[in-house]
Parts: sequence; structure tokens; C-alpha cells
Amino acid sequence: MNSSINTTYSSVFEKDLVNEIEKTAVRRNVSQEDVLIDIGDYVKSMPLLLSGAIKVLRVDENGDELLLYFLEPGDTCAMTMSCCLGHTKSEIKAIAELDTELLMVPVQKMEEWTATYKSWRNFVFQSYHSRLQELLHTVDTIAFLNMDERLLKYLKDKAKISGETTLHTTHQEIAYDLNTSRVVISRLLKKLETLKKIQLKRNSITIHSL
Amino acid sequence: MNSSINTTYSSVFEKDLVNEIEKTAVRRNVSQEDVLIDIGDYVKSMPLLLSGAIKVLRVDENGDELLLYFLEPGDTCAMTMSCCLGHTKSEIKAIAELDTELLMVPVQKMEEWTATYKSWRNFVFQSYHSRLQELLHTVDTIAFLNMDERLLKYLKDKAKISGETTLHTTHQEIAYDLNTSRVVISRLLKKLETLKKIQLKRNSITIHSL
DNA sequence: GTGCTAACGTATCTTATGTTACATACGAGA
DNA sequence: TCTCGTATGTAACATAAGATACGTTAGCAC
Repeated sequence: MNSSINTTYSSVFEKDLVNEIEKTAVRRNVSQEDVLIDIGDYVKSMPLLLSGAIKVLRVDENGDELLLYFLEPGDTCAMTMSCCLGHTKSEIKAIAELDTELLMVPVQKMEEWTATYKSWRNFVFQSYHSRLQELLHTVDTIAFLNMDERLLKYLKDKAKISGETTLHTTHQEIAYDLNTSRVVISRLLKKLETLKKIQLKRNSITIHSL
Repeated sequence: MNSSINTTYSSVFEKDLVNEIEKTAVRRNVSQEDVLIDIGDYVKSMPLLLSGAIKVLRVDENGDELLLYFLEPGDTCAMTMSCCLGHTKSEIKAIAELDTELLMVPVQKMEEWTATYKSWRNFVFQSYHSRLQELLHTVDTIAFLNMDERLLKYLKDKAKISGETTLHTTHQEIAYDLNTSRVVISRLLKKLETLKKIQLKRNSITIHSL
């Protein structure tokens, strides 16, 4: 575990803090598709990503979903952090996009470290900063782009996260993430295939060029 | 000026901090419609709202706009804060919605206070928290609502901010804020008028019930 | 009053997206 | 091999929203 913290966080946190994290944080391994946090959950600890990826979703009263963004190693869930500090319920749902290793930091420690470690404060601010930026881009995407452009962006992001050119997913899954219907996605994917940009198979999409 | 800080912020900041703010912050008065910050601006100070209201917009490459949310007294612009701390350019545009009184706090002080004052840290975290929440609601609005529902929400918000039931604006203005066309807004407003929910006049909309 | 401009009303048409329905194809397991 | 559930393809239609075009109106300047 030591090595993982060092690899991912030794450049951002001072030595003492890394030690403290090692002492107090609990390691957690989750498998692809596992739900880490759901809407309305109270959160008592904050995740630091060591490996893998997490997708963060918004869900409305009708159960309609929308992908907000992905978290990668070195990231933390600013939403969760925000909820922890504000002692409010989670406003988002988080699902493991890949098999993922996490460190869970208890809230009390977070607050303590905020007063003690400058590097922790910077990390927290930096996290808020990047999450705000990410959310702004999400807003851009849904406000200014058409579904075909959103789909392209989605495929790119997903390929980047997994590091592979073949995505293992279904049209229905994509439709959920983009809050549209399966038929619409199938239609648009078919168009992309006709343009030789992707190749479709059952349960997989191979990307040639986007 | 003393009285204003005290009124709005004495309950959130400790006495010493209020004094520091009085010493270092610069007061600024802006008129309705004034542009406070534009996309790409470098920001060297952070606003604390004393009175009035500010509307925060996102603008894309084509100049298309979208209202994100309004700021009210006691709020600060977390986006600006985020940019200050990250020393990055502004990602948003801010326009005075009403005549507005502000205190401008220089970045260096912000960083200093973060280390010194617990109440300042709490304020900063609280601001990030509420801004994230607000942005999530913005996402909900554009992702899950139709234009007629978005328009209703817009009218309500705007009435709440100004404290009046008659809004002084044009259909074109609303269209800009919601990133749609004037014709669409006129159409929907007319429908609301037919339903006796509002009354339309040139340059004004009187709200009966929403 | 006249003239002018910005705001507003409204019809018509186009398009993106959503909905429904059904046919077909794939692949895991019996 | 056959069977069956799930995934995908596709047509046909419905609807919200955007685009264009043009007429009308309010209010200001003169």
C-alpha cells in the first residue's frame, strides 16, 4: 500500500502527511460496476484514487441518469468532499468504471489536516478547482452540443479512461449515460460506422478514428 | 462600509478577520448590466457581495451564452476564487443583475487568511460547496427539463432575486440567458399568458402565479 | 402629429430527438 | 445442436425546438 500512495501522491503531499495517510486511511478495492456512493447516502469518508477510474453520475427524481465526468488516479471526489465537510447527503452517484483501488480518509482527519498541512489544503483547493472546471465542461457539452457530438466526446473519453480502442459496452448503457434512448444511440453509432470511424459488434465498439 | 461588512458577514467571520477585511478590501460599486468579469480575464481579487445580485454566465467559442446561476449578498464567486487560487483565466462571465456593492479582496490576502483564520477556511469551503450544488442544479435544469419548464424556473429565480413580481427585461434577453431563440421564448411566454400565469407588456413581464 | 427603431406576435417550414413497434442476430448454456 | 434472453437494426411516426420571414405595436425623437 505504501508504494501506491507514494507513486500517486508523494509529489503532492509532504512526507509527514503521507505517513499520516498510511496510518489512518483504509484501503478499499472495488470491482467494475460496483456502486461506491448513491444519491442520499451520508458519507463519512473521502476517497483518494490509487488506480482505476470512477464515473460520477447525476440522477433525477424520475431515475433519469446523466454522466457528469470520470475520476482518475490522483483525483478525489470533490462532491463527496463537499458533502463530508457540509455534513449533507450525497448529491451524486459514483460507480467504478474499472476495477479500482482507493484510500478512504475519514472526515475528522480531513478537517484536522486542513488546519495542519499546507499541501493538504492545496490538494483540496486544487480538487475543487478541477471539479468545477469539469462540471463547467459538462454544462458546455449538454448545453451547446448536439447528441452526435456528445456521443463522439463520450466515446473518446471512455477510450481514454480505459486506455483501449475497443469499448465493451452496450448501446443501452451509453443511452443511460447520455440520458437519451437506445434507439437514438444505435442510430448515431450506425452513422459513425458508415463513416468508417468505428466498427460495431455485439457488446463492443472498436474505434478507428474520431 | 463597516456597517455593511458587519451586517452581511459578522456572523460568519471572527472579529479580527472582519477588521482585516475592512483594512485591505476595496469597496466597489457597480451598476446593473456592468460586466464584472469576462471569459479569459485574469483575476487578482475576489468579490464579496454586500448588496445587489450578480448573474454568472458560461459562454462558448461561438459566443453562445448560458446562465449558470445568480449570486446574492453573502455569496462569493467560487469560480473566481478557484481561478485566483489556480492562477488561471476566468472560465465565466459575470454581469451585475442589479446595482451591486462589493468588497474586493486581493488574492494574496485570501491565501494568507486561509492559513490563519478558521472562519475564512469554512467560508471558502462553504462557498465551494454551495457553488457545486448550484452547478449541479444547473446541470439538472438543462439535462432534464424542457424549455417551458426552464423558462418557468428562470422567471421564478429572477423574481426572487429582484424581489419584485414584475420583471423588466425583453424576450431576447431571456433567450440569451437560456441559450435559445427569441421566437421560442415569445411563443412560450404567450402560452403562459394564455394560462393567466403572467401578463406581458413591452419590456416587462408581470407574474401572477407560477 | 410623423417617422423611426426595437420589441413583440405569429405563420410556416425544417430538423433533431424521442417513441413505439417489431424484426433480426448473437452467444451463452442446456 | 437448439433455445432463449439480450442486443441490435430499422421503419414509421410524434413532438419540441430552431430558423426564417414578415407584419404589428409601443414608445421615443422631432
